[in-house]
Amino acid sequence: MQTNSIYPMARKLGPVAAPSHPDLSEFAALHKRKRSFAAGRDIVQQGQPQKMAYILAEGWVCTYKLLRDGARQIVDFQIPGDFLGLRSVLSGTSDQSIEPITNIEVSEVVGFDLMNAWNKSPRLSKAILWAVSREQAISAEHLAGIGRRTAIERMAHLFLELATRLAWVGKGSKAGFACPLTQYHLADALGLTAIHVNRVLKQLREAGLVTFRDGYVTIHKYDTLAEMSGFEDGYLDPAGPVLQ
Amino acid sequence: MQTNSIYPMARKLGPVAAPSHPDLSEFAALHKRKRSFAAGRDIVQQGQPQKMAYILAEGWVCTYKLLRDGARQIVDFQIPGDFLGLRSVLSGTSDQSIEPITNIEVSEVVGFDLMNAWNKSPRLSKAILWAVSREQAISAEHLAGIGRRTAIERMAHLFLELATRLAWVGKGSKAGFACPLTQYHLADALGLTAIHVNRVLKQLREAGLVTFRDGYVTIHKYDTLAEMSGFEDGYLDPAGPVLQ
DNA sequence: CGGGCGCTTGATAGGCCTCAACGTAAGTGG
DNA sequence: CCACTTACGTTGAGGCCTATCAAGCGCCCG
Repeated sequence: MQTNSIYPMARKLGPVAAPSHPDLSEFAALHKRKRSFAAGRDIVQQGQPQKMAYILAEGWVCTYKLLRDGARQIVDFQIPGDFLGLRSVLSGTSDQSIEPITNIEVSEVVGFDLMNAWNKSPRLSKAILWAVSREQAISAEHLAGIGRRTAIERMAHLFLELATRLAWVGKGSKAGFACPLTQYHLADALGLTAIHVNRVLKQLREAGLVTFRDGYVTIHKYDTLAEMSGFEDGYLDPAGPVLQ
Repeated sequence: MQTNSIYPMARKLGPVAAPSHPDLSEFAALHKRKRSFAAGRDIVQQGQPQKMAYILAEGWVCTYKLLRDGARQIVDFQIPGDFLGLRSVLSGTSDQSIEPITNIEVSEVVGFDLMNAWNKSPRLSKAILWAVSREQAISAEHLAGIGRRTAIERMAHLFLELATRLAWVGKGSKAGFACPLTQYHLADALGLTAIHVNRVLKQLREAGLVTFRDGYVTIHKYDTLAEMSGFEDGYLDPAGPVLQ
């Protein structure tokens, strides 16, 4: 069971520590309690104190910031194997909200345990730093996309990023993936309106590049999309931390 | 001298460890060699292997990503006391370039030493994680700005962010600060063209809110700017890591 | 003195937003 | 079982914000 729940995580941390490594088992000991959350109900809210982190076992999540005028910016989506709320445990409070997009299952990581383990295992702490660094790399890439790419390029780029990340945890491939996002999610992630998202999706569909329909993304021409959006997967996998 | 060079850093890490604390002195031992770099010449380039990090002692720097079509997105500016290239040491390679905006002085942190110290001092490693987390929080805020704020709001927000960060290291106040950026830098940071930056600056100036002229930003109406741009400094200072 | 860099301004165009309406599917309550 | 509601998707018309193209100014520096 336990092993099962940490599978996607272990898979991603593979380069960092083999599953048999004592640090990873120590890591497994960190998150004992499993919990479920319902789609649409925030599990963390911007500005509130936060003492828990989670590892996502099943389902999709997004972390977002809310501006004062009600506008929303999704910073990133999380898929199985990703951490949730890691930074908020460290700082004690969160500057972002976390919303389950689907019903989700997570394992709970108590802040206190995490800090405890931190002192004992440099290897574990490096793995966590690596995870935070990766988040940073991803949001920098999103920044570049929203700042400098057109709507259609952003959309293509996002689909390719998701395809790549999902493929790494065995939930999709370069040919497509199940995708529970609404056009509103896409809009808030890409800095567009849902209406324009709809038009962009139509363009991509009619150009025979990608189809997003009925909760499934079908990638017809991966290479063309990668070319037009400038997608390179380097930022997603910084080859793991330097060990020793 | 040494103390001098780490002053802004120590000031920021104040909540984490008092300057007299053994971990901070250990930290000081990390960066012995001082170096200078000339304005405009990249010290790290996207995609290249990287074994050094730096602590900025004097001058301004920006980290940016270059898209394939030549467009540039500045992810963040660094001011004295900030780390440079921290993430690239951990992953061994950098997905961003680092350009000194002015002539700068830095202290060098050798990657090997950093990893060594990491194993010995959990307190130090938490401080580093805190620094990376802070970078993440900042780029998330920039993301929200570029995605959901208008040009004029973004500009105001950036000025207030810089004023706040500079004030913390004794290089400015809410009333203004010396600012070596060109309008091209602002454009690349805010996802605009330099031409439009010019017009936005004109608006802000004629509205009597901020003036950016001759390398100096003068903030005339701090509160109005904060109000219109939705600036809140929370994301800049996550209260330091949770200790113990 | 020529040339590059940074700044400024005008005219025009276009990408994306806003407003408005309608369709479909699923859920709810009577 | 049907009216009603809500969520999500789709399409059209018009307009604003920002980009693009173009030109000119001042300054520093070789």
